[in-house]
Amino acid sequence: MRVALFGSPAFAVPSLEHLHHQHEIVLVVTQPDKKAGRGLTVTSPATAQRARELGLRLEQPARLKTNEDFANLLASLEVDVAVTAAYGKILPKTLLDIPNHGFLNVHGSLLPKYRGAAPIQWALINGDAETGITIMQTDVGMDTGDIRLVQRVAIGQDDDASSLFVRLAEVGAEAILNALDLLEADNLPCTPQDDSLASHARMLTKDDGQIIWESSATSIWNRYRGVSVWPKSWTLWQGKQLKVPALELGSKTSTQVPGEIVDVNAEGITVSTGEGTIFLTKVQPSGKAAMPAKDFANGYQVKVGARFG
RNA sequence: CGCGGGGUAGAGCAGUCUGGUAGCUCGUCGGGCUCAUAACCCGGAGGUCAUAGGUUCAAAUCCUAUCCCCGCAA
Repeated sequence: MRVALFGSPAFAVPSLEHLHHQHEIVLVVTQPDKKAGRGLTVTSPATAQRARELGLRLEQPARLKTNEDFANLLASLEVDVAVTAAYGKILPKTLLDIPNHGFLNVHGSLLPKYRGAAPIQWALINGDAETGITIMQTDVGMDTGDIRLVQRVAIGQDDDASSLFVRLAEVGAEAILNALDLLEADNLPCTPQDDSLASHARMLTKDDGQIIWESSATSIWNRYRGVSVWPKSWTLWQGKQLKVPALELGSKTSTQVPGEIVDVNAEGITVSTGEGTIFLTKVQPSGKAAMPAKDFANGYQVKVGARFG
C-alpha cells in the first residue's frame, strides 16, 4: 500500500522502519526542527533523521490547519492510508479525509484508558501490570476514534519508561503492519470506544518528578519508573534540587518522619517514607554529574537523621 | 551569542569574596584492639589546585584566553 507516516520522537521510528520494509512510504511528516539542548542547537525529530537516512520524502510543516499546499501535496500522492505515531499535532478533518482509508493511529495504551500525551508513563506511575498498543482510526478528538486492533503487553516489575517505550514502539510497529494486512483484506474490525471508561494521560511536568516522601515506598518506586525518561525523580537537599537517577525499594522499616535518612552505608542511603523505605543508590546534584549515593554522603556530610524534601 | 553551576590526592567535597607553607568525609597501605568485623584506635603514602598567559615579594585564591563536565530552559 501507499502509506504516509506522521510521527516525531523515537517511538515512531520502528513503525517507520517496518512500514518501509513492507509497504511504500510516499511521505514522512514530522514536527519542524527545533532549537534544543544546551546552546540551543537545531535538532531534528528522531523520525525526521531516520527518514533522511532512508532517503524518504520528508515534510515538516509548522501548521496544518490553514496549510493548503500541504493538503494538496497529500492529496496528490494518492495515499491508501496514513499512519500517525506520536506525531504531536492535532490533525484537521480536511486532512483526515484525504487518504482512502483515512488515518490510523498507533497509541501506547489500551484505549479508552490513557488517552493523551503520556500513556506509557502513567501506566507505570499507576503501577499497572498490563498495558498495550491500540491501533485506532484517527478522528478529530484526542485519541477518541474507533478501535481497530489491540495488542496487550505485560509490564514487568523492573520496567521503566525507557524499557517500556522501546518495547511498545516495537509492538506498535508490528501491530500497524498487522492492521494494514487486515485492512487490505478488508477484514479490520472497527469498534467504538466506551467513553465512560476513558481516562486522560496528561503530559508530565517537571513537578511530576518530585519525590513525595509522605507517600508509600511502592508508589515512589512506581513513579520513579514512570518518570525515568523525563523529568526523572528528584528531591530537595538543603533547598537545592537533587536528582535521583537510581533508587530501589528499601528493606528497612520506616521511622515516623518521611524523608528522614535512616541509614547510610557503602551501597547507598536509606530514606524513610510514609510506608516503608526507599534506598537511594545514585544521586545527581544540579550542576554536577551523577554519583554513587555514598560519595554524595561523604562529600556533602550527609548524616543519619537529616531530611530530604 | 538563551540562563546557570562546576573542573583541588583513587572518589565526593571545603578552601577562592578578605592572595601568605593544601584541608574534610571516605578509600588505600601498615600497625593495634577483638572470638570476630564492613566497628573502633594509631600511623603512612598519595595533589604540576583543568590548560596557557598576565599582575604580585608571594596566586588554588586576582585578571585574560582556551579546553572539558553538568543543571535549567526549549
